[in-house]
Amino acid sequence: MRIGQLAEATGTTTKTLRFYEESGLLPPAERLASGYRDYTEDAVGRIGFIHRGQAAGLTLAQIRQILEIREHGQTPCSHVQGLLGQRLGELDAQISELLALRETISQLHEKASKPEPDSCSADQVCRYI
Amino acid sequence: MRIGQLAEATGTTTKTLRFYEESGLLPPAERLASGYRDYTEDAVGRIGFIHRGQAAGLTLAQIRQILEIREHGQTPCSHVQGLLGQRLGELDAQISELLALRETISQLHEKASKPEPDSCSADQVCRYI
DNA sequence: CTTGACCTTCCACTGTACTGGAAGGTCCAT
DNA sequence: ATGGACCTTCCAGTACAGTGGAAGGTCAAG
Repeated sequence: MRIGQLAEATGTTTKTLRFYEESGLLPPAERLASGYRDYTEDAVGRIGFIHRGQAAGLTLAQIRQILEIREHGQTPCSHVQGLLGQRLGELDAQISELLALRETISQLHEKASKPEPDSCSADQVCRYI
Repeated sequence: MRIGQLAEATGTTTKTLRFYEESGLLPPAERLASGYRDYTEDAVGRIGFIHRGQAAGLTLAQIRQILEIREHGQTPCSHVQGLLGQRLGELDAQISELLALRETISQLHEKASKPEPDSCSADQVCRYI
């Protein structure tokens, strides 16, 4: 399977696949006599794993860690559990930050909806912010 | 007021202030005979505005837009209202994405908390992802 | 008169996940 | 033999908001 076919099969681009290889997320592919990369079916699963990891909010660096543990013959279960727990904590923090920000902006937005341009004094940039 | 004092007064760094000037967020400061930047009190307010804008989730580019409108002698009220409304929409989208992601990860995390390593087959990277 | 804190400019780099484009090689059909 | 689709490498750039460091100038205190 050539790189273009793999890209199509996995819904990505050849650029991205080469980037993944260079980043250590995909093992270097076998080469045909022409120099073209020649992928096996495994690659499809591997890229699926990368995509699922991304959908779970893991960074490529974290996904690479899991892959490396697996390559060293270990089962990365507890590591994955740790990563997911960590991610959960980050998400909770991020969500409450965004909710607070939403509250702030919502108030600013409401204030700005009843404009009183007269009260825009020259010494401030904007009455609302 | 020299740049270091302004940095301290506004809780930022000299690097950042020079970066703001270069980015058009701060008007080029007057210079002393020595070549040192010499700031007036205005600068403190201006940087406060930048910080409040950032706290409201605006990008430096958006803050610069507001500043430019103000510099052209117009009151940026309606523009600011637009920006805030837009930001509100983005925030809502971002929050619901994160909530969905949180749900996904939470389920994965729970699955991973009852490990059954026997079922980790060799042909997949990780049973949980 | 020297030390140290502070200032100047300029260039390059950080992290994240790609993306764009140039120059050239390969393969298959017409 | 030629056109087009596909592949190769390498270099550089995107957005964002700064950060790091080198080489050198300025100023007040001791």
